[in-house]
Amino acid sequence: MEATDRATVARSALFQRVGPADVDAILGDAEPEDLPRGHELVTRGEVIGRLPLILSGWVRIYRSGEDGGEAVVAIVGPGRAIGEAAALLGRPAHAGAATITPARILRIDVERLRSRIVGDADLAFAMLASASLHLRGMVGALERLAALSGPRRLAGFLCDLLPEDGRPAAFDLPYEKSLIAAQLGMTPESLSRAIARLKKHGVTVTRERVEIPKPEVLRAYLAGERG
Amino acid sequence: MEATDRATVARSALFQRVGPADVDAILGDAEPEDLPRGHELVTRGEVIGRLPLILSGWVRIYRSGEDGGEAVVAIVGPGRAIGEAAALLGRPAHAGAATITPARILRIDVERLRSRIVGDADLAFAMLASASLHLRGMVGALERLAALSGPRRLAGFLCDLLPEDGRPAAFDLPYEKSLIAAQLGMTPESLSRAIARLKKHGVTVTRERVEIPKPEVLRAYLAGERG
DNA sequence: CGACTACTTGAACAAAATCAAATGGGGTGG
DNA sequence: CCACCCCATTTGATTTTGTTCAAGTAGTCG
Repeated sequence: MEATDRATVARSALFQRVGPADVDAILGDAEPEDLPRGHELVTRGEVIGRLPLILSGWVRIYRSGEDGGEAVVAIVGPGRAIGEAAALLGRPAHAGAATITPARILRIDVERLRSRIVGDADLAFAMLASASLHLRGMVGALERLAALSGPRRLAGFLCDLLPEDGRPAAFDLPYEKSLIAAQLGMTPESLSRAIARLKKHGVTVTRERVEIPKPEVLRAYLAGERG
Repeated sequence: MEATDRATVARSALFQRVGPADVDAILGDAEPEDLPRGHELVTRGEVIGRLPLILSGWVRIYRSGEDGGEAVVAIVGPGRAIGEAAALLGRPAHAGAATITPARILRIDVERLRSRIVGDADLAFAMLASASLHLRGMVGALERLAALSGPRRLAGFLCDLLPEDGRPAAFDLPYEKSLIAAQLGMTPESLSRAIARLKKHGVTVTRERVEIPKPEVLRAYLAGERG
């Protein structure tokens, strides 16, 4: 495993408060895999034996109804584990997961992790912290979906990508617009129109490039200012 | 504490796999409180010192934006704890919580719970199980909100209340329609119309009474059948 | 009985989905 | 290297869905 991978693991939600020796013991000789876009990591209903931890790339967590329709529950990136709570409890996964970009994934042996948690309370809290992070993300997504209009949901999404300092920002969208649309609970057409409407609030999107010269204007709009 | 309360605690997400002696040690001499409707249990941003466990009644978990708008993230009932992950980690609560019916609440000393988790792996797993249950509920809610129309969201809500066996069911709505509407991300008016539309799929709602003589018809509609 | 609250209904309006077509890269094969 | 095709995205027109505003109904509680 490379040094950059180790650094990502050390900063991950799961292991950020776990000592390096313990981390090594849990990972064993696991080697990261480089997976292409579209690779299925978790199948809904499966009992997870090797817990995926994202080292790089993005992963879509989804639920598909029997009618073929599919809802994107979350999209998660580097440092996040997928299905940790279900995996540890030996329960079937609530949702499926698949890569949406080329991704580097480390698979953690769940049995080894579980046996280590017995006797290591810090590790148990680390798992809880990871689950709590998921919970936080979902609470935010639910709030947006239930209470905000399309353009505001997009504003919220962009604000999450913004650095904390209020300075002008320019960055690339992390993945395709059609996936962003699915995540925000709208069609690609509606996303396109939402983007157009945010131009009045100081957001420029050309291709995958986003420019936000005045983040405070966008935040004001998100917070309820008319528009 | 009464026997029925003890039974509820024993079946709760938090304690269902924890031995009675351990439960007693954690609870100490905590006594349930009977609270009126509308009582605030958790304030967003607060660090939870005494973890609420619902013995009876219903609790709304919500996020309020600074513009006054409010999103109902979840509504939870007996046997569920509120904010367990954040409480244990000593983090501020992601969301607020308030009773929406008269409710009987047991408050668990978080410090005592935390110190017991150190050295009791089963308890640590129990906490994870509780968080996992929250996660599952939110995944379901997100799926519905993102991918389903108003009437179908209502169908999903009703199916959750249905017993597993496919037999005809009749029951009362657990709380007010305006709150169901908020939970389903729609206005009370839209809920009213959604109810009307479900009549074609074998659902009768009179006042708070729900009658579903053919649950399979409702499930078929939820699963994608035209209508 | 009367006032309050929750719910329902109706009409006008707004938002988003759908259907359809145009645009515009990026990559492939000649 | 260039023409062409494929796919994601955008744009436009139309329909559906849901919200808003405004009454009206019904049950409840004093």
